[in-house]
Amino acid sequence: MGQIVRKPFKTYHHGDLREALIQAALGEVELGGPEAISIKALAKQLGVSQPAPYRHFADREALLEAVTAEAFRQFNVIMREAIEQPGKGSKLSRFAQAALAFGLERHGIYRLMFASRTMACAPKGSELHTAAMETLALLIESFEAPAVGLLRERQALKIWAGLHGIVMLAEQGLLTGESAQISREELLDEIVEQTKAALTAALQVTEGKA
Amino acid sequence: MGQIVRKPFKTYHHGDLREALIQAALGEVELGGPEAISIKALAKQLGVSQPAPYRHFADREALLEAVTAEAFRQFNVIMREAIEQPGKGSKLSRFAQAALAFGLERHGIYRLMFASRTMACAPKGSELHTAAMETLALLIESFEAPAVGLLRERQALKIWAGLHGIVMLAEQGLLTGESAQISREELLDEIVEQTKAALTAALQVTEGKA
DNA sequence: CGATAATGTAATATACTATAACTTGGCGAT
DNA sequence: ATCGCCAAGTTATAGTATATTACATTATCG
Repeated sequence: MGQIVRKPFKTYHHGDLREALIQAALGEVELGGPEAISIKALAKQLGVSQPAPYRHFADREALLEAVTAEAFRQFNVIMREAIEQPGKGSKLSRFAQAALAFGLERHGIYRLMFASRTMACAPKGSELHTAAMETLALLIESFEAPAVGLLRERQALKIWAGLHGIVMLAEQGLLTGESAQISREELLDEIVEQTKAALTAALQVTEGKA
Repeated sequence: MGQIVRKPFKTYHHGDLREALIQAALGEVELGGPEAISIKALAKQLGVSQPAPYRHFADREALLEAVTAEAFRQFNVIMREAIEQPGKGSKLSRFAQAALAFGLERHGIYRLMFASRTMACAPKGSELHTAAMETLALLIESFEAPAVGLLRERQALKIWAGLHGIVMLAEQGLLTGESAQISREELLDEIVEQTKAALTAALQVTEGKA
């Protein structure tokens, strides 16, 4: 990605301030989370006046929305790669581990996507909510099991929750038991495995009835 | 609890501004989460000047810490009650459901305790971190299973994560699959049950080896 | 080539955190 | 009793952020 930061020598117009703002903001969010982005600071960083960003975004929140959308685009690409490129473990496990790694390594971005006011306010049909649902769809897709819609979705939500819980708690320093020997990756894989088991068990019950 | 808000007729000294601030802040957090509390607004609400709170708290963060501590005190009492008062389901299930209910109904407070910068910054031996670990200890305690320390703790962390994930995702509007028919309570109970099953399974393996 | 819209700037209003210097009044020691 | 101290208030002010308004500049298109 060509990183637009500032035109080589000062012109009145920036060139593509909108995109530059999003990229710079992504950087800030990665370091300090959603609350770290400041319109003023970004403007300074890009060499424009403080009010300039308001030409492109109604307010701070609007910028965050655009950044979140971009983040989801990147994230969903990474998740799809994790599923499609063969590697160790099942598709489901690979998805989960990739998401966990992302959530820990790029936690600021992760929080913007899955634990921010921006997302909480996104209404159900919105671009952002849809992007998140795409991620969930990828998770469900990565279940290599007969497509018993509702039942499979139920299991997917369990993994979705477990995964999210691990990322968030870990970053809060709250995932350490007395003996902090348990790795987050192992914990997640156990959740994945036991949930897969729950699905096959439930399927056998269904088969028995049929 | 006697709610100190303002002395009946204006005296120079408030009476117990420190406690009043904590209580008022708790109210604000319950409504709008950690980021909703404003020293200025609280001072106005309590009828004192803006800088008055700084006599009792070094800064906004210090107030948040005190509020978080109070929140944990209340939360841990509720969780203990959930375990000890007999009701439907196992102790573990009752704990989980009570925590889920708290997390959804009093989400602002919940976030302060389990998803705030305040907690993330709390070092390992601190009062706050210890309070959180007490909660986890309660969860572990509510496991009615042979005390195979590490193994039980491992399962507790899975439930801890699943629970947290459900609360956080639900509040973000991200726990709705295509068919949003799955209740959060049911989902959590499934996690609890399947994890209990995983524990007994693991125990049998251990027995087999012994 | 000139009108106009897009995009930038300067100046300013508002809100919040935080500090400094001053004031008040409750309380213990004489 | 009252004097003086100090904890807990006050006013005034600095600093930083969002956001709006009015104005300036440039790009573009008829």
